Amino acid sequence: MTIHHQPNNEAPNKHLIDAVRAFNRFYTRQIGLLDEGLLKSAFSLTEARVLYELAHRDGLTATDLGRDLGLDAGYVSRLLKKFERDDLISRSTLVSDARQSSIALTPAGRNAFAPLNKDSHDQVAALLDRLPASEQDRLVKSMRTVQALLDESAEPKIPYLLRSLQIGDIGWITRRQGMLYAQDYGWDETYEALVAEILAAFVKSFDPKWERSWIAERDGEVVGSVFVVRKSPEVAKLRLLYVEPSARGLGIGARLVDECIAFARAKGYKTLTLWTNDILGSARRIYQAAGFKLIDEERHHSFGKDLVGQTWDLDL
Amino acid sequence: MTIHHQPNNEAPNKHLIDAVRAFNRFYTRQIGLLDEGLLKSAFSLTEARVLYELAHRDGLTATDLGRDLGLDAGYVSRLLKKFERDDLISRSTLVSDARQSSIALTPAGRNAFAPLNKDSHDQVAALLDRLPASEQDRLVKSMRTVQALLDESAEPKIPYLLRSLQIGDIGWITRRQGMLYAQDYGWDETYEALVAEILAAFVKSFDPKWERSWIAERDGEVVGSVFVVRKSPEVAKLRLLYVEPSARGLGIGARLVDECIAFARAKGYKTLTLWTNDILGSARRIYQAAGFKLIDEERHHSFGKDLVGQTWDLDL
DNA sequence: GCTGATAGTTGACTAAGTCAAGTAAATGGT
DNA sequence: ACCATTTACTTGACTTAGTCAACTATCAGC
Repeated sequence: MTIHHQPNNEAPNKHLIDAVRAFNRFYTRQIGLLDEGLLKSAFSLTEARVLYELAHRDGLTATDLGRDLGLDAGYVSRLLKKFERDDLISRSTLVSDARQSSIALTPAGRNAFAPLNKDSHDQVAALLDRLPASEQDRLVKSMRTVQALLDESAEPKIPYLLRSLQIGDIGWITRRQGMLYAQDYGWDETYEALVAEILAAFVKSFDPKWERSWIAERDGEVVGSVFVVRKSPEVAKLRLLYVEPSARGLGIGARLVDECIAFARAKGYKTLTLWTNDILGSARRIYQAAGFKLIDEERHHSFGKDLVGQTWDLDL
Repeated sequence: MTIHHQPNNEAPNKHLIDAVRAFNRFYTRQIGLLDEGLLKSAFSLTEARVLYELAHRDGLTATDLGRDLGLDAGYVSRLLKKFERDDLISRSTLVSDARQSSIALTPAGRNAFAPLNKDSHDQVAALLDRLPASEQDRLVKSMRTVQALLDESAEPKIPYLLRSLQIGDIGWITRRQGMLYAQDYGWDETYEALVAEILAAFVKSFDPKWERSWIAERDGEVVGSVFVVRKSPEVAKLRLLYVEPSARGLGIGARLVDECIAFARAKGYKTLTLWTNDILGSARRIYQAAGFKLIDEERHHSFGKDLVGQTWDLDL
């Protein structure tokens, strides 16, 4: 998620900051509640956290534990000494570095950890069980979002992947296009309706032999899309190119257009055409870079605004 | 959010439980990182939390603090004693109960708290600043969702509110209806396309004098909708009634239908008609309860399934 | 006016964590 | 090859944050 990003010069909205602080306070308490249940065990909370890490990751060193759990090195050293004395862990000096050793739970260590793990599991299960299934999903989805956004060390994921249309997509694309152009250019609700109409027609008359859709998905969310429809045996039309603002700068727009061009060529079309409006600058740049030529312009009044429509063509 | 809900008999999905536990571990660390910054101050973390509560809520008692922050009563007592000695708080015995006293920060207490508060604020600001604005929004939105879902003591909110169509709604409704009927009845993508088409037509030919939409919104999310269109001067048609599964049992469906009936009556229509399919049982029960009569049934093949369509009429 | 519960206090205690100084091994520059 | 620095871990000395149980004062219900 951590795409290269210039820190904003203006400080984030106070409103947002307060919401995050409120969440932090709330979740501090939430974690406290969940941890209470584990306190009756023979292990302290921190010990339990250490055991958890050891149970779930191999080849950890003392430093790793201290860093990942935010613990004092001396304290970790003592904890591990105690665990070793109790035969819960075994340490083997690394060949690569004789100062460090790789720590592993012994079978006894796993046995000691099992009930702790079960308690924690059951407690979370009870928490979830209070919610109906659909809300459980919402909860987990939101947690994943929070985690992905805050986790700096998130492995640089596949920036996006392309797939074809699924159920739910045309509604989503309709919504996002409607909202974006309303926000950025003040277009009214008739634009959203137009998108809905175009997409409905696309699905209803879809001919897989000559037509195709590409949906760009990132992190499970739709972040862009484009459609190619058959206008005539010789002319294909590119429609409804869009990329989410949050996903711009990844080259998704250009990639989508490239896919359309390659598809149109492969199918033997002679021309790929498209219609857009002159105010949509970033789209125009993509079309120009791909070799489209401006064929025609006409003024029109649509979506509550005076606009200049443009037709662009690409000879294939 | 905590609507009356029968706990599920089946244990929640292990997958979900693990995701929540992962989030808890992640956020434990996250809070630890944020708190580190505050550790250099003259106050301990818990002291800072107590001061925060005192700064933001009036008339707290020692018991309130202990309960809300999860602290031992004896410990709270000692903390407050120290704060009082340092003239950071003042206590006044409640007239209603001489055992309790209401605690308030003194001006000196506020002064002492201010830098703490600023540090915490700045730290969160720095955290947010790493993200582009759109992702900040996503983060905060997700946090709010998590909090709303987990907070048992959430003040029982207005269960839902009705409003008319906004930009973004028709896409959302299209998506949700498409996904729901695909999931529950296996309908294919042509149903979603049909919804898109109907809604596009609704917006394009919308006549506020004779037609109307109602969107049920809960917690900022669309959870239901219905539309009334003019079929003829004497006949109004109810279309696309739907309620989110997560919002069922609140009477939203019946309420939406009632609104349609009242509107149709007020506008002088003679009949309110609707078309549905026999498998949609919960919708049918609402229509029957509202006085609709089954007029006609016909078999049809749509959305990839063999279905029985029904026309229901209500004399106004 | 008695019984049992609740709000808060206090003394005695300790688990949990910090800090600084030290050792042994690795790393980097010359 | 050698020395200066850094890193991984250890240890002793210490403090803080929090717990537990016993106690007083007040309240609420019968």
